[in-house]
Amino acid sequence: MITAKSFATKMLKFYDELGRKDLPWQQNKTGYSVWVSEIMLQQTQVKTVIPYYLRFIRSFPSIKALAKADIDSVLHHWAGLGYYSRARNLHACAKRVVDEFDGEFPQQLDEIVKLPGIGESTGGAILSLAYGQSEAILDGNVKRVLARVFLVDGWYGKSSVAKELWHLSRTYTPKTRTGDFNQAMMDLGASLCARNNPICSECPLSPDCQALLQNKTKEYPHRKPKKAIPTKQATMLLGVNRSKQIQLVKRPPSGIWGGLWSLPELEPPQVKSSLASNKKISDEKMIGQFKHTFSHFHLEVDVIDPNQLSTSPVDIKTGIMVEENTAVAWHNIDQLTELALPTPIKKFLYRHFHIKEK
DNA sequence: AAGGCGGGGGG
DNA sequence: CCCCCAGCCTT
Repeated sequence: MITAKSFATKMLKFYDELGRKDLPWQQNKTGYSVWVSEIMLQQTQVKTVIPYYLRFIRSFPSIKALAKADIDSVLHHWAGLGYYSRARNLHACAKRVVDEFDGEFPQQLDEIVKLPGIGESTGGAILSLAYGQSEAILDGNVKRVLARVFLVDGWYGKSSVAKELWHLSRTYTPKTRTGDFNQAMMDLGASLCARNNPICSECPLSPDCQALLQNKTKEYPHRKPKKAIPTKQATMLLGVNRSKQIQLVKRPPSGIWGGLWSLPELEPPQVKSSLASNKKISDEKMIGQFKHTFSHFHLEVDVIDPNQLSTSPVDIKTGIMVEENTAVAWHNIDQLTELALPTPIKKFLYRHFHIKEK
């Protein structure tokens, strides 16, 4: 088995020669820049993140600026990235860091992980990449590299497997140049040690990689056990008033599209009662349809005209007959670009009203 | 310990 | 169509 010293030496050489050092968040690295990028990069790839990161930093250049910002504005900058609790946690975290730590992250792992949205891996990344501390990380790239080099069995979503990988990561992470080492592990996992068609011939760890030596790189890391995802139906309302305003609801903070603006949605019993007089949605009521797939279910949506329903579907003051805990408001069509809208809702509205994608 | 939570990219 | 991804939080 490769020694920790040899492992680190090879990875640091890889970093020096081939590591990425030109990404936007690697210029003038600060706790803030590392933190924002790390949160964006959770479950999201570099290429996707870059434009979001640049816009975000342009609008919120410092953690104090972010702390002072409106949550709606933060969510607007996040719209399209998904996992919107990340944006809420980011904003809440900024406030706490400014209020409790004068704008600088606590530089101790057991303290930094108490902040919202910062777990063990992100905390380790901030401390090692921005503050030069010796803390290990364990993101998807590091997991894949370690699972292959040490032939770790099992899907790493299982806690027992993750625990083993954490142990390996801590064991092989060097005390010095930890940030460079961590960056090298992420770079290696994202480039040569990709999930499909890894380029082992160029990998500094190829002489030590158990998966390669046993010709099993394709099998490792073990995949997540797959299961069928259900399809859900929804009926949404597109209400437009005489001032060309659209009725939207702000979704509750947690759950799908938390905190974003969406179309009012009829819940199944209400669909039944609202449409009781007509068993089927007629062509006049139907405005359009769209589909969207989440990680855990398919969603098929009928968009109908609330004015065509036999009973009044929505009381805009009380929100009765739309989901509870949602704010209802009318928005000008030409102001839609200023709102935090979920991608499929945005695409539908833009298409329907012939709004140009920016 | 397991499940919830998006959306994009690539095969 | 499929799978995967720079995880964290709640239950």
